Amino acid sequence: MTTPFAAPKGVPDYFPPNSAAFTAVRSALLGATARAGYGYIELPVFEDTALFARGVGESTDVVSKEMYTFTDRGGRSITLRPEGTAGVMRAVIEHGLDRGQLPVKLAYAAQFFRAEQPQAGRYRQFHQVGVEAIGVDDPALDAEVIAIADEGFRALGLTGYRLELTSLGDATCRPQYREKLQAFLAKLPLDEDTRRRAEINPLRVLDDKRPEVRELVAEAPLMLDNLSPETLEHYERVKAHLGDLGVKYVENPRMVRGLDYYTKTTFEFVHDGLGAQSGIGGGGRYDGLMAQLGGQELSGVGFGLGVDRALLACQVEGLAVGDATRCDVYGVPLGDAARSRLVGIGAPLRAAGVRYDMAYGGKGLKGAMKGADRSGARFALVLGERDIEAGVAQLKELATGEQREVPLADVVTEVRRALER
RNA sequence: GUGGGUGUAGCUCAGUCGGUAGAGCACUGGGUUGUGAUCCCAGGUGUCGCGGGUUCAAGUCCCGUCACUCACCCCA
Repeated sequence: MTTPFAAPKGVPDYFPPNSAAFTAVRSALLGATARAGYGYIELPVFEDTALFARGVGESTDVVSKEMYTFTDRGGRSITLRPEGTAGVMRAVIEHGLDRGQLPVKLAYAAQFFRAEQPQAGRYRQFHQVGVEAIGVDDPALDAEVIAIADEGFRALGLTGYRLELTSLGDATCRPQYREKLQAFLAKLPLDEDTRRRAEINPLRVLDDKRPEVRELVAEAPLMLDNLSPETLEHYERVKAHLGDLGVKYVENPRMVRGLDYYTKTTFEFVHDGLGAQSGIGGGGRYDGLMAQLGGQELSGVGFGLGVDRALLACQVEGLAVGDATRCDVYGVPLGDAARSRLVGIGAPLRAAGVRYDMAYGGKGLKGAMKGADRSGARFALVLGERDIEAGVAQLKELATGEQREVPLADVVTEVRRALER
């Protein structure tokens, strides 16, 4: 039971057969981005610590206490990426990707790291599929981004989630609202912790889970009621475009974001079957981020979708995702001559696109047939001395038990024909 | 950082009043010398997380410790 090594705390291992579902979820989410014209970007797992401090926000919990940060041999402070957007912005600025036609549309599937206390659906290494659309402040683009995420989840067959939507205002109306909210909160009989939170990020107080606090803030002013005319117009158009796209949503004016860079449109996909960690994806607009990181004054909008949590959601909903079978045809040799023939046949079969595996290790016939069964293969290809002399092989369909002889010379063609039926 | 729960076979878990190791699945072999899954038979399944204590005797009770897990804080 006790093994010499165990995985570091809070990191998931995905292995067969369930890893097939993991990769299927990731592919489904990434596939939705590719169908909307997003190009794939692969970035380093670690970056200069200052990039995240500046991009994500010094005052956020992510930066202040939840990053994996270390000093490399050159004395530089390095951090394992806690989220995707800052790194993408860095690459866009560094390589001048924003000098061509806008928007720049980029997608990624990557792993991220946060040194949080793990719990159900919250890992220290987690996987996200994300997009960033940079350089055009068009409400239609916000709507497209949201619709892509929704398509990804729907492609998996998920139904038990909802889309929550709000607007966080912009650089002009948010500071005004923030003051207004803080003035309101200052008059309430709040405990010390909550008062401190009200100073750092007053929006969080609105999302407090405690009933007594909820009651106190029930009448608090909301950002949605204090948007500037321009921001309100932007938000209304996003909602209209979501209608055009047939995406359903509910407004949640008390939504909380942990990252400082969000502006205007903000959204979250919430699944109710996952326990306390109910968010399966989220994102929004971040109009000041590029400039903050030393780039042009360009707007941006994007999302991050949790692959781990989407997988959990699929399991909760009982969805069969991905194909866990390892091969289509499984070779069962009887004797060394047959073994050589079946080894050799692997090359042309695989070249023809057939997934082929066989019994290795000198197993008996019974063991080899069992291997065929466990592999999930549709056919077993049985070959013995008698068959070789006759110039044939036995092709057995495992589900039905039906077996027929095929000419050894035409095995590839015969197998492909059989698989097409 | 704080609180609860759980640690027994590879996996999922039983284990009564403290009395000397259990089930299912999986795995291996056989029933079938050239046929899997189904069925029958046989078989390893083991530091009962680790350390200490109480006791004639501890998986069981007590203390400590570690790990996992759920939740709080916070959050994709």
